Amino acid sequence: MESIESDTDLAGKIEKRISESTIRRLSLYLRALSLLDKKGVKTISSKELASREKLTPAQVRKDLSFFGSFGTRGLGYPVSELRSEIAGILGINRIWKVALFGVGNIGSAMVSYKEFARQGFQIVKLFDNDQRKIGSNHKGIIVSDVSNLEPEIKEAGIEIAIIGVPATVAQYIVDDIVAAGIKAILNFAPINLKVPSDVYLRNENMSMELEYLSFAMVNNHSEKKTKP
Amino acid sequence: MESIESDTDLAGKIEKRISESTIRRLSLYLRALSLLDKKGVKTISSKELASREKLTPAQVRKDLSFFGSFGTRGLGYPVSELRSEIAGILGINRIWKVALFGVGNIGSAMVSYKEFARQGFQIVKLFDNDQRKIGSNHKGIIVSDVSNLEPEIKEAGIEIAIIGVPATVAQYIVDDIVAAGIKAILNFAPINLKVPSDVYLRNENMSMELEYLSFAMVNNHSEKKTKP
DNA sequence: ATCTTTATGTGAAATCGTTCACAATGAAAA
DNA sequence: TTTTCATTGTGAACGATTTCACATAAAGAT
Repeated sequence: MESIESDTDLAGKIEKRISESTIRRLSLYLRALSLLDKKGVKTISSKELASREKLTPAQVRKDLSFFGSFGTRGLGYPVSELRSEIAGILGINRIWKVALFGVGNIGSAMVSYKEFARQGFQIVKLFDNDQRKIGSNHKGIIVSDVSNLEPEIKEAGIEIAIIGVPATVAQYIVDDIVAAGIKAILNFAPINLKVPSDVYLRNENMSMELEYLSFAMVNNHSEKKTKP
Repeated sequence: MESIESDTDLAGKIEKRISESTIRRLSLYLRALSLLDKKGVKTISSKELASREKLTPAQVRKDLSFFGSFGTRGLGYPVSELRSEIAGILGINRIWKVALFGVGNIGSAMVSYKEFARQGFQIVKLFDNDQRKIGSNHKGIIVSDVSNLEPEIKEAGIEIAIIGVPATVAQYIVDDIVAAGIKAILNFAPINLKVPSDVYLRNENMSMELEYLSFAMVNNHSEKKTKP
């Protein structure tokens, strides 16, 4: 059934609230579909896709229905087409230029992490404040001085910053990054950063997942589903 | 959000369902309280704690109330005491011995990541299948051959495994790890691992957070809260 | 000793997310 | 062509989570 009000609503009035969970599941669908596409699979049902991600078929259909009707009744969804639809929804059918701040342990891992590039996130600038690191070459990128970030970020067309500096200096760096016009930040520092309301901030807290495992173990609790 | 069942109940009778979100927020509270404790702050109200984590005071109180009454009316919560209560709930008032599989980019970053050790997660074993890496020293740990993992894991008393190997081999390694008796796995490989139902598995998907940022930017999606 | 203020703990209400259930639809078979 | 079958898309029901609102309790002031 076609919905009366289009999701890409012309007037921009009726804004549907898409839950964070739905967006996270879109990432999962995308990964599964990319794999299927590479294998040459042409169509997939919500049931089959759901079972691969340990979700329910209804959940898959509902998630997709927020954005349009991509399937064919009786047949399922066209793998390749759905893959690119989801990429479009997530905004990764393009290249995003990313700058990484802090060429330490985490920073170095990020530069080499192939999965980012595969999703269209290109790390094109590295910044540090350590004179020994500035000027050195990491995977073909010369480390710049963080005290001169604004012109370099603007020139390179950076739109996303990854924070890999220690918690003690993260807020100062972020203030500079925000001042330079960056609107999206992925933070690895174990601290709550303050940013203006028009800047998107996500925190990656790796201890949290270990703590969750620890909790599950000491409480002898059986999970029903494993979430990403 | 999914939940796991909790029997953290004195009588062991009433089984409360603690949501995943609540557990994740406990991690946040713990981090905030550790910082406050170090600063010498003695008490904190739910209002103040909530504002630091961009949550509501009611949420903080409700979360804590699932596990007991830790506060004093009119005054707030005792920082140091609440910190150790939460550490106890999460099961991190002890040392967990961790083995890391795959001494590549991510693996190397994990070994040096101080936050893990600070939370009681001690990486004491490294495994790889690359002959050039086996025998080498990373932060004081000699890399072992993954093909001989069982005796080494048992001898070292490992309870948690971190998977930092490529997606293509992750399932094979995990099968061996499970066979060796490990019951908790933190997976960094971008693949859906299959484990028996008595093994706890968490996935860390770093691309997902970038994709969320990308989605937010292309959709002008205004978040109300920034989730960890 | 009493009053005032502050802040917890918690049922109840409101909100949000998931699953159900089925009409609608197209593909494939007869 | 008509029937059968599989599977989508989606309101409605359900369940879970968050927020509200207030009785309760302790601290500090007078």
